[in-house]
This record gives sequence, C-alpha cells and structure tokens, in this order.
Amino acid sequence: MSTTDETRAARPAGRPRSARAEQAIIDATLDLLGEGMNIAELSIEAIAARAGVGKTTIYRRWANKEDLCVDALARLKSPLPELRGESVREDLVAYFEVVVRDSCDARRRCVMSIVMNDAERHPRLVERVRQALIEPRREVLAAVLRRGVATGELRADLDLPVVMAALIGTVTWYMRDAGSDGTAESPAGIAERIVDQLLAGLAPTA
Amino acid sequence: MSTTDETRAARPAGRPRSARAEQAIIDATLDLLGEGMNIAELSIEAIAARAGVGKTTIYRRWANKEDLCVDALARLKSPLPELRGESVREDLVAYFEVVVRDSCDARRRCVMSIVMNDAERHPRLVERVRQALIEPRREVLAAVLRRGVATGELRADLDLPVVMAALIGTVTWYMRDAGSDGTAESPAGIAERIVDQLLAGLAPTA
DNA sequence: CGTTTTCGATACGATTAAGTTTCGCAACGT
DNA sequence: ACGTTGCGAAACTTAATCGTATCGAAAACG
Repeated sequence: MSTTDETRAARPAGRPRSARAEQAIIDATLDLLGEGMNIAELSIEAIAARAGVGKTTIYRRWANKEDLCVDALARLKSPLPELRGESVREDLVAYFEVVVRDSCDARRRCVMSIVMNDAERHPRLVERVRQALIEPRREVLAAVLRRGVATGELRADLDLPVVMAALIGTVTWYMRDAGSDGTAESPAGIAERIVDQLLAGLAPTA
Repeated sequence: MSTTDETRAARPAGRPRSARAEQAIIDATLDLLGEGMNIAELSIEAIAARAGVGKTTIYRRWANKEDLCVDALARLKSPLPELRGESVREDLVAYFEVVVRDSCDARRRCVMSIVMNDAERHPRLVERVRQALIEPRREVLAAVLRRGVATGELRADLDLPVVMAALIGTVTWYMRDAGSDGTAESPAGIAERIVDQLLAGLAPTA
C-alpha cells in the first residue's frame, strides 16, 4: 500500500520523535539515580546534559520530573525469579540469589532507597513501583513459605510476617553492610549461607 | 572572688550566648529531620523560623548546615541498653525491645534514614553518627552473641556476620513495614517474637 | 518544493535557599 | 555610664533549577 508501513497507526505528520533520544533520557535518568541522587536532587538539566539532549526534548515527552522517573523506574523490572518448586530450601536460595545479584546493580539498588525515603514526597511514584516491582516478588516469597508449611518442610507455627521480614531484612541488611565495606564482590554462597542459617536457627539442636 | 562564678573559664566579655536559643535550634533541627526531611531539604530559614530565632544566631554557632546536623544528631544518643547477662535470649529480647521502642521515635528513626542515604553526600556526618551511635550498639550485640556461643546457648558454628544482619535486619525491616501500615503502635511482644523465631529457626525440629 | 514536527541550544522569568551584612536593642562585665 | 557581644529582623548577593519560549536546522511527508 503505502511506501513505508512500519507502523499501522496513521503516523502523524512531521519529523518523528527520536527513539534514541528517548532511550538516552531514560538511561541518563537511571544512571544519575543510581549514582545516589534522590529525586529532589535529580535535575532535568543534568539529565539533558548526560543524555546529550535538549531540555525541550524531555519536556515534550514528560510533563515533569516525577513522570519521567515513574517511567524510568518502571523499566527496571527484571524477570521474576524462576523457582523449580522441588524444595523450599532450593527455592529460597534461588530467590535470594537473584536478590543478591540485583542488589549489586546500582540502578536497581536505588529503587529501594527511593521507595524507603521518598514515599511521602512522591506517593504516586512509590506506589507504582511498589505495585510493579515489590508486591509480585513479595507474593512469590510468601507462596514459597506457605507451601513449605503445607508440606511440612517448615514449622507449622511459623510467624509469617516475622519470617518475611527475617528473610528480606537479613539479605538486605547484609548486602548493605557488604556494600559499604570494600567487599563489593558479592560472596558467591551468601544466599545459601543466609537461608541455611535461618532455617537452622541460632539455638543448638537439642 | 568574682561576683558570679558559674564557670571557672574566664568568661569572655559581652552578652553571653543564650542556651535556650541553642537548645531551640537543635530541637527544631531534629523535629524537621524527624518529619522526613533529608539534609538537602532542611533549610536554615525553616530551622530559624521553627526555633523562633534569627539566622544570625545559627550561623554564629555553626559554620554551615552540615555542622549543625552533626551536633544535633550526636545529641540523640540514648543510653546503651542495660543487659542483665542472665541468658542470651533474655539479653537479645531486652536489646531489641529498646531498638523497637527507639524506632517509634521519629527523631531516632530519621537517623537511620540519613545514615543509609546520605553517606556519600555527607561522609563526615555519617561517619560521626556511625561512631557515636551505631558501633557501640553493634559491639554490645556482638558481645551477646559471642558469649552465647561460648556458653553453648547458641550453636558453635554460628555465621556471625549473617546472624548480626539477621537480627538487626529483621527488626528493622519489620518495623519499617509496620510503620508504613497504620500499625503505628508497636506490638508489645514483637522483640520477643522475632528473637524466638530466629532462635528456633524455620525448619521443624527433627 | 512546502508543510509539519522534532531536534539541540540558548535565553528567560520565577522561585528557592545559602550565607552575609546591617540595624537597633538587650544583656553582660567593669 | 561604657564597651563588648549576642539577639532577632530584614535586606542583600549569589547560585541553582524549574518550566517556558524562541531560534535555526533537520527529518519526515506529499
């Protein structure tokens, strides 16, 4: 039919928007956030400079800084960990190996910091990140625990809220300490060590 | 000798600085930080307004915002938890009951948020808080664990770094979740629940 | 070609806050 | 009384950054 048919949607007249510019803007945003900026400090001018783009090009696409951040953070979604379901221990280790690996990526690490700190200042953004990134993973983890209780691999009287906090909090806290030290390399077996320690408990087996 | 002798140090001439103003400034700073401001957002003007004080009075005492925050945060030191040393379980519960109670105080909660987020931007401040507030408590906790291993109340093969992260991370994470919910009241026995759950482990006693 | 829209650059006005200075008054010692 | 210093209020300078507007060039279309 027509000479160019890449998109069916009737292309609006004029020069099309550059996909490269859009990606560069998103990348620059995530890079700057990953370097430790919070949303308040993140400046559109800095994003434009880093992306090699005019501010106009940003404001043509997003109404304001928050909208841009919402879009940028939503693209961080990494695939949910694939669990084999053979045993609870194996699933937990696999799950937290993904968490440990993700927590070595500055871009992903900054998400948690934003969620934990900017909840009041940017409720829309935080809520969207929570729905898109956090809740699905929480649900996967909770399902593993429930299944473990059902199969008898875990104690029947598990205090679910406490155990969720124990697993996530331990890994998160450990990785934070490890990150602040020079120990940038994530020790290979850390997920395994944490899961085994928590499964076994601190008290000696009587 | 002299008519007024409150301080031996030869009092410099002129009107003495108002201790009330100083305290009001510190209080205003901690209040504003406790309301969720980070250091960048904290404005000297807001502090002066809240404290009912002129900006001059602030700059006469502290060279800049960071120095003021260093002083203000250093005053948050609450006494180290007093441990009876009868049993490891009892000490851990007592220790974390203090942590839980402190984590309900906005002023104290903001310290952790600053330490975790502004480490790169304000290394002096964070380092001082770490030395003054965090390390002593870490050491108390580590001592309890080491003693427990020695007395046989804890497993001999404890993975100390992991266990430290497990205890602190679990309590911190649980309180954060609890805080974001409406559950502002800290459930009375939460420290006990967490300690017992971690001592017993997740696996059923074989 | 001519039209339309985007491109990056740059200038602009508005706002916010840091940190300094000035001012008139208050509090202290001598 | 007098000199010195602190006090709060206000004006000021400097600097960032937001979001908008304007510009000439470029990229698509017919």
